[in-house]
Amino acid sequence: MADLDLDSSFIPALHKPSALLPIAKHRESLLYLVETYPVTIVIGQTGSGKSTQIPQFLEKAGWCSDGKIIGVTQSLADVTCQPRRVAATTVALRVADEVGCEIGKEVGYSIRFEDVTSSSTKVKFLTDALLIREALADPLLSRYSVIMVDEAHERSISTDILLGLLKKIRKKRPELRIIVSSATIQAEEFFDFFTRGSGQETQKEQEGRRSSDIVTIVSLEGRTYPIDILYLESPTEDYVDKAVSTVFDIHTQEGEGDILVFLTGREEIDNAIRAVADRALQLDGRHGPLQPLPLYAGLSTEQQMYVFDKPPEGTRKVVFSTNIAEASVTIDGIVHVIDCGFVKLRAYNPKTGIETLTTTPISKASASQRAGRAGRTKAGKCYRLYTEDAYQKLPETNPPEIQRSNLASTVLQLKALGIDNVVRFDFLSAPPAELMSKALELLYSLGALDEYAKLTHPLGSRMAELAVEPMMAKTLLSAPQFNCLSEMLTIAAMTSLGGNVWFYHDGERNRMESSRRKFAAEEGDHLTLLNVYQTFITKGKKEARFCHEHHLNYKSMTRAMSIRAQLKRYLERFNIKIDETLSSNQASSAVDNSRKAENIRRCLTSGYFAHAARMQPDGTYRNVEGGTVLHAHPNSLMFNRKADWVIFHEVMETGEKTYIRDITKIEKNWLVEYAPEFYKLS
DNA sequence: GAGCACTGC
Repeated sequence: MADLDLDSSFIPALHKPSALLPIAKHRESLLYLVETYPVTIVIGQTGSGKSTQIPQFLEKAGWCSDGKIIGVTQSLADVTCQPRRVAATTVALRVADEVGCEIGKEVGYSIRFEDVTSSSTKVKFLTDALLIREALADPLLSRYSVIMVDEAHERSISTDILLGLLKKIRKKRPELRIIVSSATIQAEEFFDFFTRGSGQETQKEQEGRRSSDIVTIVSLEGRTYPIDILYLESPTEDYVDKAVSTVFDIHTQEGEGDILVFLTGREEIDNAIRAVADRALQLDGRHGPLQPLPLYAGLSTEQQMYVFDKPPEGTRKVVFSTNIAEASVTIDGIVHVIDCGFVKLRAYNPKTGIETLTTTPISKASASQRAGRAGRTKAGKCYRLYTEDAYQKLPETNPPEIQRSNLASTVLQLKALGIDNVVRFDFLSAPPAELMSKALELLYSLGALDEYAKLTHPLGSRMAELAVEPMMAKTLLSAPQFNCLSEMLTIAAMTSLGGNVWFYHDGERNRMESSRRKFAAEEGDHLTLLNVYQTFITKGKKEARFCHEHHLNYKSMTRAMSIRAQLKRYLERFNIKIDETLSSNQASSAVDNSRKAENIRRCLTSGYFAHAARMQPDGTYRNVEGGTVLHAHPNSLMFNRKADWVIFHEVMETGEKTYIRDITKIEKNWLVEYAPEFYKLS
């Protein structure tokens, strides 16, 4: 049995008055450290109360007295049973409650579609992406006296960028206080980052030191519930099968307590649930029933909520989950965790421009986090479906997102923040040079950067402000020339849902497909998505019932409305006129419709020329370079239709094949017409 | 004829 490190300790923070939280006794020393050191790294357990208590300590100690405010960027999912956007709001609500104020007054929050703050707000909870956006208008974030970056060890791109910005801001605003909350393993990395000079030359000198003039580390320990870690004696060939048999071993041999099983994706989860249901029929009467439940992001909200319900008396709940339950969603009552040891990780190949989604061994940090899910209320057990030897060979952490992603929007944002030399930006972990140059090339070809790699105006700066990826931003901004802005707003909103438009239960695939055919447009997926949205708004009256009848994801459709409205506000701010009367005119003639459709296809080509492909006689596609075999994704209308040239929204390699998604037919000569330089070079 | 882990503006 291996040690569990520190992540195994949990306390049920939600049910304790704040004075009893372990953090309360650290109050004085925390305030002293923040006063003394510009940067404080806080190592704290889930439930240590750091995200709710520290901002209150600071406020009471006078950090807002000169009209400045405290900002807390959040991924607060750990204290509630909600995905993090919702969680951010509930934690803000909880702090407001503790302070005794109305939400939006002294304590407020700001997330993408909701700004609940006012001129009296002193403590503001917000997402890190939103704080970066604030820096576009206020580069020194001068409103803030303290900024706390919570759960920084998750290392999202926006967290990494924010930390780089804060380090830069600190040079011009030495009075700014930065608090970084982190898991144990990564604390040293943050310490080194803030201690070293921008050129990294002092790193060696800092070895072994835990404190400098600038940075300090403080650890807030919580009470520990022990978790037994069990390994396999020999590796398994089929972890889904092994997970199912482990569920039955636990059920027949262990005391009460629900089970959480980590698998990698929907298919595995559906299979495992079927297998449990089958085998449960053979259970003898001595054991209570099992209730297997799925949990992954693609489920509707109601389906996700089942996992939080208490099972009937005597029934054992078994939740089969993706990585969503590792950090974003917390389920109470879990005593047993089964960890398959794998996760699907996204990576981006700058040479081919293709994203891959590959099943990869998890890191030790993930393994520890997963195990910790077993012991929130009492001692638990974690069954690792791999050997102890395999565990020892796992990497400490996975590479951060910024080193394995398409950086086009990140680079564009940095440029808009006034960081001209993006390659020399002080990254926590520098991305590979190929990722940077690929991003710069794309932004240049889109016209967002000029030949000196300077941000262009107004095109580049507007693209940076729009909350969609650069290719879609360019498409939107060229839409007025093609007289299709209203339609393109809808298409931008629908494509940014990322494939979650359609919804069906296990075994309902065919019915979903026939629903989808009712909205089909000859020209391809983008026009089909436009039909879906327009029908939802008009005939469907924006109702959930319409979505259920047509196998649409209601949550996604309402989200599309919000995104569309937000994009529209941005364009209005740019003084771009949007004519909404044409698009809702259902009585237009067939000729008008096909002309409109052609304009939309041309407009899409003006932004997505780099995502062009040609169909081969065998029905597969080749991209412009010709190298890669691309398949229309089975969810695409073009999956079994003929085409010549097409553009696509997204390309992704999963398993053996490379799929393109959201595909629309175009004409070859449009590519040369709208991207002459790009296609001259190719 | 076969399938997208998860956030976020």
